[in-house]
Amino acid sequence: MARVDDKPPPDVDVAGRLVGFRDMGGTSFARLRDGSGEIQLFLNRQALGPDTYRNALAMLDVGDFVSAGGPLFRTRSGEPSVRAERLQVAAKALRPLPAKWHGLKDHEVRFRQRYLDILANENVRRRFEDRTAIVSALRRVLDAQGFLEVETPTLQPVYGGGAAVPFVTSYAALNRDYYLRIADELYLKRLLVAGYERVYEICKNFRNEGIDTSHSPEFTMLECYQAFADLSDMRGLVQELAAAAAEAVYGTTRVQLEDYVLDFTPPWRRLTYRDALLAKAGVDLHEDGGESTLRDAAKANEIQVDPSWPRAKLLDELMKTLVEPTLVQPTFLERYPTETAPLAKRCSDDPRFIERFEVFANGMEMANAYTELNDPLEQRARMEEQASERQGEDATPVDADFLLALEHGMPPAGGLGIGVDRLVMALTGVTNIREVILFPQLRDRS
RNA sequence: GGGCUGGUAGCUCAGUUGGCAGAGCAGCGGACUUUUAAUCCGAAGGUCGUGGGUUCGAGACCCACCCGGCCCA
Repeated sequence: MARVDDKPPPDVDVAGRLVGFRDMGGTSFARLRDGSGEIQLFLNRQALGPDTYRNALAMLDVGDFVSAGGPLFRTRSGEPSVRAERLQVAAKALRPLPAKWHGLKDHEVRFRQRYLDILANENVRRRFEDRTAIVSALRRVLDAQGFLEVETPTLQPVYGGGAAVPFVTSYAALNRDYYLRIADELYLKRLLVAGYERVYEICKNFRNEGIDTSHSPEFTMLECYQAFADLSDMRGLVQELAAAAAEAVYGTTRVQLEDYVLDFTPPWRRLTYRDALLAKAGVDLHEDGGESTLRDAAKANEIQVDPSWPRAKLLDELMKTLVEPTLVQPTFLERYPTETAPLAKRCSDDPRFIERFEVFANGMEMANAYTELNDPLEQRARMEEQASERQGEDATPVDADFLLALEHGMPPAGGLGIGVDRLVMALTGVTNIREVILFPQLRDRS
């Protein structure tokens, strides 16, 4: 009776990177890896011929890309193998792979030669695949809801949409300085004026400020704007986006990290700015949130403040130190003081506050949303006030062209920004932003 | 910006009270015709981050600097 095993073995061709080699004398074993997995090559003096066999051993190095062909079989120990009858080096490696056993641990080498990091460290490779899956999930949700993905200028004549020190560049054809965008907000809002009701962009923003474990001068931001939407629509949207991102990586909205669970299942906790500040700093913004009170509170909590700081900066510093680190599970912090964002609409019941929330998770700001200010006169006044008050490096200049657009009429709208790098950090459980950026910038080696 | 901490062979790391610069793996030479981190034998491999200083003698101690990591502001 004929059996499958009696058939001649299939002849196959394989190619991949040589990741392991064992020389047994007349027989050698080579491991080939490609994106789909690994296969063993069985190299035999008789099968290849003595000359070819000797040359192959002399030439092959771990790291080479190799193609080979021959019958598929199982070795004595059951390992599926290709008995090489044809063998070719497709690309030679002149330097060795980092290590077969210890891996690559040195942070400096990992960041400076990321390709080695990804090659040697399985968890790193997976993390960047997860990042891509997260960004795809964000796009999927927005596309499905009719948001139009657009591209706006990276090089801008006036920077705006945030408070940050810009990178300055020289625009030769226009014969003047330009700025790398710190945000794309003001351009996306121009598109609301244009009549697009739902727009978004995922792009790099650039802020010429410090580098630390949660800040990269070049970072990725998702911003989206929805006409006729309010803050509760944005709340729903950000929860949906984060939940989809979590599911794309883990298949669940409860993210099991090394030593705790981050639960992105909606609805998330909501906390007002006033309550948070009252609880942690003992300052009640409904009673007295003046500069001197804030300075006293900072002093009481051993927070160093600069005498020149305006109220917004004092508030920011208190929140950053006392409140934000305590927000581990996804939390909406809402009803911000008006001077914390010049582009947001005031609360109708109390002009001291704006319709804004930020999302915190893992103790980091992850998203920012507000009901967009669309009154051209108030916007002009707030921008001018901002520009004069913050006479520092991060003063926000007045964008006359943007104000002109607003004067043509911008629909009421909700806007949302998500720090993509930080979302990826939270979802993959790493605490250094460099771990989620493929090629982070490092200082020159002297 | 401040504190702590690290930089030694291609990789991962030891290096004691200041006394000849070390190991494993990789690489190189040799043995071995079904291995799985193969095994065995052999030889080699170093600007100890950089520059000063102390000392008879510095990888180690002191100073400055460079490049990271962690924490803080």
